[in-house]
Amino acid sequence: MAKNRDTLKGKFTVPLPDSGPTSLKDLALHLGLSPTTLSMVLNDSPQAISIPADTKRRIFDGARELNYRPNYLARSLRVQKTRTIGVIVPELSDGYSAVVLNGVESALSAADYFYLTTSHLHRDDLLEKLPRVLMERQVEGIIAVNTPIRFKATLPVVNVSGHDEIEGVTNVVLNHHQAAELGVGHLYNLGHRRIAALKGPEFSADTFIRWQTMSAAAEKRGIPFEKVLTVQLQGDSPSPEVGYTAMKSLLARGERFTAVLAFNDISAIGAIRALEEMGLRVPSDVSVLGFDDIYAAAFHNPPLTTIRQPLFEMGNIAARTLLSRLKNDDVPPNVDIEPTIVVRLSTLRVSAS
Amino acid sequence: MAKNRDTLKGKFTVPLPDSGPTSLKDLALHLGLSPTTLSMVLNDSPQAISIPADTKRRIFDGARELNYRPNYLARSLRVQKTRTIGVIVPELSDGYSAVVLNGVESALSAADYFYLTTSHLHRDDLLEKLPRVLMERQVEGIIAVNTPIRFKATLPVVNVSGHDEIEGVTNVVLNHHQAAELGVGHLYNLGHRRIAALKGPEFSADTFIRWQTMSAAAEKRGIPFEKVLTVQLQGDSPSPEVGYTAMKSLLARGERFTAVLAFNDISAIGAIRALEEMGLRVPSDVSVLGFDDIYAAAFHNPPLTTIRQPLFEMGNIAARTLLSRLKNDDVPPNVDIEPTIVVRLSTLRVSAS
DNA sequence: TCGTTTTAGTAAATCGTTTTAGTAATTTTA
DNA sequence: TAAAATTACTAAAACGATTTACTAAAACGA
Repeated sequence: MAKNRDTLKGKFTVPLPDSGPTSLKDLALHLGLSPTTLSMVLNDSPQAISIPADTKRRIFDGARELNYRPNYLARSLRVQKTRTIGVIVPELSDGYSAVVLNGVESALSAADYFYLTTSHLHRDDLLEKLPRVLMERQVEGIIAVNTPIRFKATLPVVNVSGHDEIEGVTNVVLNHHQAAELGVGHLYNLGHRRIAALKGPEFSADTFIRWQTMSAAAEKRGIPFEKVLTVQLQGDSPSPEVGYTAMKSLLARGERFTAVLAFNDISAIGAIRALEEMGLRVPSDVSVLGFDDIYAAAFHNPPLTTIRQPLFEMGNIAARTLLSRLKNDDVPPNVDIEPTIVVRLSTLRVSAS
Repeated sequence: MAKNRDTLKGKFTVPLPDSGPTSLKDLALHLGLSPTTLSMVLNDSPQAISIPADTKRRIFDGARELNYRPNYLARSLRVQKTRTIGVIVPELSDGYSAVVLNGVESALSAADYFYLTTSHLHRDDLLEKLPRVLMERQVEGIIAVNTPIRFKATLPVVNVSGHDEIEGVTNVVLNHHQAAELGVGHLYNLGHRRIAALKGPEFSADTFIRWQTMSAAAEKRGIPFEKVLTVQLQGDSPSPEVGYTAMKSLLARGERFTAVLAFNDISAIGAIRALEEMGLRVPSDVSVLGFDDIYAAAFHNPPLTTIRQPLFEMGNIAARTLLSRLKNDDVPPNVDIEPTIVVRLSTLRVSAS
């Protein structure tokens, strides 16, 4: 309340140092200038050219002295820009989102943007609510990661691994056709003909397209996936458990196969455990192919052969695309990301038995 | 600009549906009431008791009809509350921060709080700048994860894995003494006497205390760590690479040991790779003990014996502690978290050779 | 019936900035 | 030397809410 105390014997009204943060008005009062002048000078606005250099110095010095920090809320309200974007991910600790987010952050912080992270946990109510509350918070745009867009994109939206063409949404998406060619081609070239498949979970944005392209690539080579060698991942845990369980149930069918095409590295790791518990060695008895190339893939035992998705880059590009949409306000076409195959030791030429 | 268009023949001024979001003033105009009344009713403030039920209904209906969403900036500016907290982590994709963050998010979203995430990447300039910009953004509090506090805590701060007693900072911290007893005790009880140690990287907040307590636990059992069996992790990559490199250089010394005490699971995984490349089998030749119990630990080959830090809970408790500080504004004492040991297959009784 | 209370609201201040539209004093130009 | 331009600023409006302090009309109480 009493931000300024009159010192009885002094000639100046000095702001109390400890009564909350210094506002522009406080500083103006302290310097005997108007807030307008300070604002112009501190923001180096065009009008500030008429302000003499030593007044400017006084202002900068005063700002430093009183530790003046502009109030973000007030400024954002006035200029109608928040330099904040909203990010929606399925879950944070799944080893996928975090790396994408890392790429997002790197691009955003370079542009002095911040972001609010929210997780939808595959819940319908959150998928509807999160975009709304983010927009209430005046985010300038939204990056969705592996997340279905169930809202009208009234502001720029970039979807990482989104496969639907939605008005106002730019997709940053892996070239799944190429990924399937690389993956299935690799196993085929190693001589594998009976390939088991761990299909992605129902709710994952990538499941459908990946399954479709992989199936096509297999069919094209005359080795269509067999239903009895296919099992779908269940549950949304970010642990290898889901791959383990799936492979267990597949093994219970008693079918023979020489290779496993897993939905991702995490499930591949779980699958390997299940195979070994069954006495099957990877890769000598069964080859296992992962997807993503998460950090753990290279150091697993055996090191995983996998289709690499450049997750950091995908996040980074998503953020940069969003930022450029905020500048230009025209919607760029979808961005294609090229996968690569990283051949390690979990896949092997099928033995001539 | 022209938010309202006069329909020449109509008797009402109808707000254009597509000229930006509806403000309270727009809605008030539309309903023929004052913003004051709407605000009172929509926020169910005490004064609203005098407003008759059907007026209230009109207001709610109108709000729904025009899709009115209060502007977060304006409201926050006025009430001086942002329901936002700042989070500072070293890096997002290290498998540690993401899980802690998950716990943070879970607690915050339950309380209708949002958070801004920032990474300091172990850079001094960012360690100084990030708290400042977060405070400029009017966060109500800060959660630091594994991060040194280099700023004056002028608002509530909770530090996860912080070991310094700092005015205004509540630490949520693992009971490292207990962790060391569990870890060293486990290896000792298995008969290990020459134990190699992978010391944490220079910059990690946990390095010093963990090293100190582990050393003490080893000394207490008469098997102090030997310098020649100790190596420090270098570099801040979140990959097992750093553990691999460290173990390589340790092995180059040609010393004998029967167990490795790793700084964390990630480095343990890298170390195992280095050992096996050297022809040493884990656990039959060398036992390896990890720390953290990340998801990958259970599914590694061999499954890692490790000291479990409940990372999700730590983040969750940190957030809940911060929220309660925001309510009470008294600083609670530090929160101690109990570790447990998860015995899997990477450690084994030392053979009687 | 007159004064008080209650009802049903509204006007204006406020939060802390930025920006638009000035203004008074000085300097330059014609 | 008078008009125009420049210099060095400031007052007030605006952003979009909330909150305090009112007010006019109706209802109530004695």
